[in-house]
Amino acid sequence: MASTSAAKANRALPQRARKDEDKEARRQLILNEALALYQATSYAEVKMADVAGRAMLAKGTVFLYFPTKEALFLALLEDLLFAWFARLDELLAEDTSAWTGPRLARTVAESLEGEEALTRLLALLQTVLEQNVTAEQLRPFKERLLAALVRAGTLVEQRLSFLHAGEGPRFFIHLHALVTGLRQMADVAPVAREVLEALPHLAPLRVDFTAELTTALSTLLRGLESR
Amino acid sequence: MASTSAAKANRALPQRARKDEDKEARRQLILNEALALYQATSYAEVKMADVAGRAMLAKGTVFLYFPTKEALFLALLEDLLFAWFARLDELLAEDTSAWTGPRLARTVAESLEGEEALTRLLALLQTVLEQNVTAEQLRPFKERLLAALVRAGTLVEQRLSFLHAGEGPRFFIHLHALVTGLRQMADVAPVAREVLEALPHLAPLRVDFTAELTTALSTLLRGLESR
DNA sequence: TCGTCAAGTGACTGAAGGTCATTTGTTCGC
DNA sequence: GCGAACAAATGACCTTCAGTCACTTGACGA
Repeated sequence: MASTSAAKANRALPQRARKDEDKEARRQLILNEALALYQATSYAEVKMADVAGRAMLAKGTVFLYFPTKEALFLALLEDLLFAWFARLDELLAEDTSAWTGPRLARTVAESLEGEEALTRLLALLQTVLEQNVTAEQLRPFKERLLAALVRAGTLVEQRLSFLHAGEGPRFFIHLHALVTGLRQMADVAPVAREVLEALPHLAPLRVDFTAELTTALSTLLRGLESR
Repeated sequence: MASTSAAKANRALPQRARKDEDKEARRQLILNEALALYQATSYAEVKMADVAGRAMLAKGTVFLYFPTKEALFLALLEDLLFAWFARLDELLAEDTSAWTGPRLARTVAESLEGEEALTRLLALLQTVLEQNVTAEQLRPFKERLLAALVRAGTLVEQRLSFLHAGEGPRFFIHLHALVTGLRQMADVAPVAREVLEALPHLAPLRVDFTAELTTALSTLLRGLESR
């Protein structure tokens, strides 16, 4: 069972997390269990009671660490998103020569290849997660997002000489839009997948996330270059 | 009160809708009330009991017309989406000369200007609506979507000579992705709006839907033209 | 060793989607 | 017109699930 290692991790902790580091460990454990359940199903199918069960905690305990289900998933998104930004930073930093549009497009699209959970959560951000969260919980997320956007945007502007000032961050705005939209089309619900598979003529409605993102980004960047 | 006219419309119907046309009228009435509530709030805040109340019906009656809340909103999306496709068809048909990329971008973006409900629902399609709907309910929607996509795509290919075969429909796939993503960023939840307004330095995270969609589409089309 | 305190618990609550036995308006044959 | 028959409408009831809170108990310091 997938929870075994996590359960072990939990049992390695004292039954009561009194030190800050133990609290942080328990918090991460809850996030890990939520992620495992989310990867196997969908947001609606993840029950807070199941998250608690897998973490070998009572339901009420989970609510000590996260005030709402939405706050829990916002925290999860935060972890995944900024880990991705950090990895992208590395990819952009390791080769400081001038890049081409297609190369950037491929790099970005491929960096998101195994990040289904991240991109699915991104699609939930404004429609679901921001619905039941306080401004206090949201502010730090938005602050970090802006900082990451500006940082990565600046790096991109340095790599692609044809980009004007401010177009780096905007590139990420459009990327966010495309990722959100394409993930929704590519990662269809089981019912939708069933429909598409049963009717071969609907094949054009099926979308390969990485391929489509790569071409869309390439085209977008070519449009910026030819000005 | 907004429900007055709809309530009148309902009372003009017989108490029991036995003829198909009466059933259809009652169905539309329910959709109208759901739309009114959705425009004023959010998906999660629209309660089936409120929809029923505004339509002057018992809750159980609404479930005679739509098996689930998701099915109701899928039907609403269907109405709005294909009405939009029809209007776009007209816009594309009324001038058969060659168009430019920027003109198409503007036309499309402006045609979506007042369609907040449509674009918001589009963002919910795969993450929420397809979650609690049967394949039988989804199939006709997908069929119509494909047909509309091919039709509009073909028209677009005729207007823009630089488009290759098959790129018309793909343009609409990317449009769908951009609309979904940008709407989410532009039409933020009240909490998110509060955060962004309280912190002026977060201004870059605010997105003007129509403006951003226009530039993104223009850039995308310019990328296709300069090949 | 024991008192204190906060972490942890799980029965309980409220809210909302969805069901169904019953009621009642409508229609149609006479 | 009348009433039997049918199906549309009803709303009390059921279920599920996020979220709460009075109570329990493990950890740690004195």
